Amino acid sequence: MIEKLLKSKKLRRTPFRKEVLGVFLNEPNAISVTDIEARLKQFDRITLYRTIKSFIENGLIHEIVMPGDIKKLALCPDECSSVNHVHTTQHMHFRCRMCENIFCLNLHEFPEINIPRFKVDSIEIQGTGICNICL
Amino acid sequence: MIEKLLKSKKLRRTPFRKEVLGVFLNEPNAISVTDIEARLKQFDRITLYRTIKSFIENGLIHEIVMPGDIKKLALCPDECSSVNHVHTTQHMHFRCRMCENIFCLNLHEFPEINIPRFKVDSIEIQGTGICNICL
DNA sequence: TCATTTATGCAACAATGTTGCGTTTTTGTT
DNA sequence: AACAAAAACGCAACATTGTTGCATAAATGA
Repeated sequence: MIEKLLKSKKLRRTPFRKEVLGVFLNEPNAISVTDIEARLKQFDRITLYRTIKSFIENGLIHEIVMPGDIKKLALCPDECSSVNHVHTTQHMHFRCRMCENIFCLNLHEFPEINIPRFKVDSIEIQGTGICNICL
Repeated sequence: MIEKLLKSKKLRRTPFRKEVLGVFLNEPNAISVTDIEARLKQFDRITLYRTIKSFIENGLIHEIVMPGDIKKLALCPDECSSVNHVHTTQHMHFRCRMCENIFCLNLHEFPEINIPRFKVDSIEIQGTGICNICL
């Protein structure tokens, strides 16, 4: 699974990368760099940052940012690649203001946004509220 | 104008705040902290950060973040206050990938997002593409 | 004008992320 | 299986961005 995923994105399968990817696969929601660090026994901080960067560049994970210094990472759908991060037109991000978890949710009906005189390439939607678990 | 704006948000009208607010009023689009710094002759960095924070907390400006370490600030519509930043349900943010400007655009038809079993309080929409000027 | 409250400016610190570089590991090829 | 090339690792040092504490100064309401 882990090996296959790295291979499919043309990333070298080093022990550290497998470990970091394993962290993502074990988490249902988006996680922060600090979350990742907490789940690794010992690691080099610089290598972790470079690993994250290469995961993003190769379409394995994507970054989610929100006002208030919220920065998280989450696995991409399989279709993502370095040339095309398609998730922005397929799923939205939701922040629960109770548990503070960030969810990637798939919308079947994605709204269409037209702006007169503008060419819109992609749309990103972020919602805030209360999640199904906290409700 | 500047005085009135500060007073309406119950912020003390100090020379520095008037100067910073003036920078926002002179810019059509969202600006970064670095942009503000470049437009001030001499200033204290800490005071600037505190000024920005209090402007945000009092509904005078709002923060716009996007993946890739993009962090900008823009004036709020008049209706915003510390208790209610309404802009999130009234306008969207658009990043032009040519000029890299970030626009606050008002949408008359704001899409409605319903997520089964979730309570959605607010929606933020961010678009990317090419702006009317670059087109 | 005066007292209270808030903002300012300095120093020091904290968090987060990056660059350079020599060494090690992975990979595709012999 | 061994080897060479390419990429990743790990260390040090640095860069950027933002915060806290505190003494002084300025703004506000009485």
